[in-house]
Amino acid sequence: MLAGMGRLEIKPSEHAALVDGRPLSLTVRELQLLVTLSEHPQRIMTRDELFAQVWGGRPRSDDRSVDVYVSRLRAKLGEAIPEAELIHTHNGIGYRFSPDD
Amino acid sequence: MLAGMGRLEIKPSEHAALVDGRPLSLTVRELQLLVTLSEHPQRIMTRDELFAQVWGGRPRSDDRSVDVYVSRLRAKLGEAIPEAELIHTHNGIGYRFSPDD
DNA sequence: CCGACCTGTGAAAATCGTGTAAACGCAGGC
DNA sequence: GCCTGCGTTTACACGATTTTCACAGGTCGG
Repeated sequence: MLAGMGRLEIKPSEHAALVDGRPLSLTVRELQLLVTLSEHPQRIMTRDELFAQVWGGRPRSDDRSVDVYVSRLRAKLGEAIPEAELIHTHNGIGYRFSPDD
Repeated sequence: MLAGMGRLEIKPSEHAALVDGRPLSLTVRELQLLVTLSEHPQRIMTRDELFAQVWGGRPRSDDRSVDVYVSRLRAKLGEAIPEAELIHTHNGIGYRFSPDD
């Protein structure tokens, strides 16, 4: 059984991510990050890739922005869909969005 | 449980918005704005969209009319239905009408 | 002409988002 | 156990955005 996805719709064109039809209140950055991750489901995306898509350019070598926003995003997704683990960490590499597990 | 909506009826054709059957005293602009918002429940509407519907055309880049009228509308709705939060702000984007939460 | 109200604007006050740094947790190796 | 490296979370300051208020001009009806 899909633990959560199916309940989550992402509509970049409407500046919205919906859970059961109702929008999450995400900030612009959080939404951009979620959109980027969800455009490549099951694919491990590096911090550099994510940073390039969301912020543009390359992160400083010690930049933790991606991690911080992943954390914030997980907090809000977790509140809306407690039983789902949508964003997975891949140690030393980056993050992966998995709608169905 | 629906916290407020159900008590609110909007009848554009009668130029009226009713709470428990009693009309709110809204100005023309306030009513137009409420009608516009309520025609797209759960949808985040940008200032540009709202402005286009209510005022027509495009707002000046620094126009705050939408915000001001949202504020006035909230004040009147809040007086009539204190426990409901019908109009939600989406920072950097616009507003959303949510009858049920 | 007067008063009551609506409207848009400007500007102050309040709130929220953002990036950075620092604290924290946790696992593996020594 | 104690470092070390990495990811996670919290805290904070700054800027950006939103909310609210006051006001001036316009309109309408009496």
